[in-house]
Amino acid sequence: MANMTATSGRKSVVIADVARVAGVSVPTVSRVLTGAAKVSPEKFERVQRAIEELNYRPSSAARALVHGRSEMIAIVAGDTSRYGYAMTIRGIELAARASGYVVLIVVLEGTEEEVVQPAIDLLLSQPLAGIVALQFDTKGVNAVKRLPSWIPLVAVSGSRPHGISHAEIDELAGGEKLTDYLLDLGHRTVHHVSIPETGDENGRTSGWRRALERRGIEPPQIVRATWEPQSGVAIGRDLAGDPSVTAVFCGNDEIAMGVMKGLAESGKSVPGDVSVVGFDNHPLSELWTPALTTIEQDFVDLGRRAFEMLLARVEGRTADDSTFSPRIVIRDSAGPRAAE
Amino acid sequence: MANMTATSGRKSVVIADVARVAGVSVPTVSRVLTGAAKVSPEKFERVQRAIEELNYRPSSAARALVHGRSEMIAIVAGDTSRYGYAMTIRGIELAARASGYVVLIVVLEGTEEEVVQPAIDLLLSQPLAGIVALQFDTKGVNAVKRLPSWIPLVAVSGSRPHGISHAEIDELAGGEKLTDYLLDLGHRTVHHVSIPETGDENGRTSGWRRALERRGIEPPQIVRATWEPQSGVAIGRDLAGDPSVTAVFCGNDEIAMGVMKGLAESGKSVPGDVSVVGFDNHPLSELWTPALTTIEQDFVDLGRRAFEMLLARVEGRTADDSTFSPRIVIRDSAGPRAAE
DNA sequence: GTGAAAGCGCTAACAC
DNA sequence: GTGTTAGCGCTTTCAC
Repeated sequence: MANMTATSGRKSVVIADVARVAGVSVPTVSRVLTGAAKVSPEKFERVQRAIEELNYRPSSAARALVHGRSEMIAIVAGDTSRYGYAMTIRGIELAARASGYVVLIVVLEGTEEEVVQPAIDLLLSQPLAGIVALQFDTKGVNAVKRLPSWIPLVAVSGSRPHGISHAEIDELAGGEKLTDYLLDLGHRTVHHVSIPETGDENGRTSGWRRALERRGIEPPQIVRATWEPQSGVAIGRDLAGDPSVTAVFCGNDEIAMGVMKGLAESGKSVPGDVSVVGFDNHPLSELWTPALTTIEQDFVDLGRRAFEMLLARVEGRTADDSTFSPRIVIRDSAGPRAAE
Repeated sequence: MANMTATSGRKSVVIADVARVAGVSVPTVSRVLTGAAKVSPEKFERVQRAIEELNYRPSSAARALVHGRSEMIAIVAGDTSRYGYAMTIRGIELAARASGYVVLIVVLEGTEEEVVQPAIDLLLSQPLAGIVALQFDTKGVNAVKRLPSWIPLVAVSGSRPHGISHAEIDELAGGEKLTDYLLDLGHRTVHHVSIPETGDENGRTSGWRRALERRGIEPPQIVRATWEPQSGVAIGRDLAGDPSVTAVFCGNDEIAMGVMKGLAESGKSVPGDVSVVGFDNHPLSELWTPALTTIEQDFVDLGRRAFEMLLARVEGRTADDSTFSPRIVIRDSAGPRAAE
């Protein structure tokens, strides 16, 4: 009632309105907002009431202008529709909001200069505190290369170049576990259908290779799939024609489903004739027939950790790289090697 | 070289730096930036070169402060990991960036006041041009209710209350098409496993009901699933016990996969004993065995349209609600009614 | 066309 | 403790 314009919700209630209603100066309002300095209990109280009454919210743009940056981070990703990405984004957003940060999202549609540069320019015109880059694919890896070095950056997964902070799941351990599991089941070797490369060899593939080499088994030729589950189908058909193939470790669950489909189309039974395992514990992997044996990854937690690392860097604390172990989920798609 | 500090990438290159290097006043630089007024060709040229040389990017925070809002929109969603959500978000982001907008994302973890209100407060402290709310679920629907009316808002899918702009796919037509298809195959009725309710009956369910009623068939009791594909399994088992069930229309593909699993576990063959159809054309629906008959939705396009509508409202143009027709994708999970 | 001056909403520095 | 002053980086009058 002191200020009908403001109370009636017409946008722009500013700090001066609050000051007027509370009968104090603008900086005093600011002081209760930021807690930067002491304010007498009574004025504190009056300010709080005025804020409440006017439904005042400080302008983050004005704050950003003063501070040079704002409580805002950005996520740069090459895709958002795949399970792992989406869950990681969710983890980042949750953790960010809990710390009072908002999150911008940028999805890159390619790696070409003409698409990446404008996206980065737009991003850098924002008062960002930092960036989390999802390096699950080439687009993400590429984007990181174009980011200026002054901005706090944390990369998730992917390759680890020149001193960038990193959060990741121990994919190597996961790949190794899965391969060991298959070998222990009696398979003489394990074939590998890999996710697309991002530059370096991915951890899953390295784990597979290591498990094989530890037992003195020469790793068979890697078959490379695309991110499309479909690509696994043709690969499955090919694999069905090779009698030495009795166990296949796929780079992710979706590819595994494609491979199983291809195998089935070629008359092979899973796990009867050939065992197949995936990676990620996709929500549908449990429903597949046969239910998929795979590696469970906690993507939400991964995202959360990535944000915490970024926050640490923003605040000038040091942040250790964060790696954590995945868990094997044994279901029905892998079994003992068939008798000949 | 005119300004080593700036060219060496030390953050903050401001408009005054550009003005100095170009030998013009600050407003002149602003004029070439915004195109708000004419600038002589030579100065224009000098300014452009200075911008290039210094790698200058205008501060969106400062602009936001002047304009009262910025080229920033927010997406409010209840989930981001499901296929439809993720694709819609992608469509929104792509369209937004093409128009020079950045996008904030907020994922709501519930509908409780204590989680929604802080999220909305944080959001509204940003200089937003508008909001796109994903109303696929209760969380999204609920969030819309708490948004102030002065902010431009477009809702995607879901129920349509009091004059909010809406973009959606014609789910009713989709549900009807699918049900007709099943009925034409000879089934005497079609059972329906619905996605969780959001308040109003969803379009898919309404389409199913309409197709049945048009033929004078009393719609059987609706079975309600959760968003978890798992929930379909138990439902599938139940359905297997009811001999009147020969055709099932599921609210989405993931639930359909669960239902098929439950049916299979109970010894029913699909589509031999019972036909099952889904909705969404999830990427894995094609790989499923049997491949799923479903409705294809163009979520990316949906997101794009939602953004265009929002932009129209922001710019004061009128925006018609946008509804468009889905396409049926016939595969192998539905067939003629089995002979008795 | 172009520059000088004012001001967006806020916080920080400085008196009192 | 508290108010006054200045200033963040930009755009927008308003003279010239």
